[in-house]
Amino acid sequence: MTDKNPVHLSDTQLELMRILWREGEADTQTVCDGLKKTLAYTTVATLLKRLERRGVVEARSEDRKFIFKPLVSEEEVLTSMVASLVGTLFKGDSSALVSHLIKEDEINKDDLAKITKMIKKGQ
Amino acid sequence: MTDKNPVHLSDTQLELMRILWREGEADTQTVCDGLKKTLAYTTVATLLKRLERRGVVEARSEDRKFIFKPLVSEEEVLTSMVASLVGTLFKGDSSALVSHLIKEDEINKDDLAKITKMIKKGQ
DNA sequence: ACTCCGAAACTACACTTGTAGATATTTGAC
DNA sequence: GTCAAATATCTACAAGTGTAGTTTCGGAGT
Repeated sequence: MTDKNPVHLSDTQLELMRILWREGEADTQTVCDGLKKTLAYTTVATLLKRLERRGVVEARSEDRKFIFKPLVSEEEVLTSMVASLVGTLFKGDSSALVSHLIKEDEINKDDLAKITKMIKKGQ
Repeated sequence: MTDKNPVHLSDTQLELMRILWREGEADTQTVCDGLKKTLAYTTVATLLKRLERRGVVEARSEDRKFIFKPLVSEEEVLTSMVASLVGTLFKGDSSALVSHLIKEDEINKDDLAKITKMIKKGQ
């Protein structure tokens, strides 16, 4: 129960966070370098600052630069974002989402088998 | 291949669309009345107009009022939004999403059973 | 001490969304 | 024909996001 409020992150924000999650913590330049898509240094700095304002990351000044560290885990974000999607698109019924995926042929047979196995194990 | 581009809709926009999908088509007042959450008439009018500008709905003037009709199906939106989430959060691996749901205990046993059945039928 | 560089801070702008007031227009009721 | 109710149009504003330029500051090198 460390963090109850839902965390929605945009694509770009997720990309930044993935770097922080991977590295544990990082300064602006490192995040900048880690991006697939090139963004101006100042852009990245702005984005990180905004994430800090939102309480998603924490910043400390060290060695004349800012080090950013995630305050939410990837799991938390995944869970919260998936839950929100399930809530708005499937009235909170997760199995409806799975059903959708199967119907839409979004999952191949191998994965279906994997899922069946997973379900058996989970029970 | 009627509509290839992904359609992301916000919660509010989805609520409007659900009414249009349900009714087939509707004027502003009808949409307004159908909302769970009360919004000013002008707010709804603005939202509908914006959806029209985006090409998500079509508007025709009739009987001195606007009738709005969806240009995308609910299925299309579901598919597109789920695909986008799977893309950004699970690197496109739908089964990873299902795995997440199971791990996070988001699905109860009954639903798991339903899913297993669904998978068997699908194959 | 002065300069240059990297990093931070500040400012800016366009676009989307949620939200709605104010105004104009139309049309039926009287 | 006038008035009120319904409807559309116009305008507005605050947040959030993507994007980055400009300015400043402080430490390393000469």
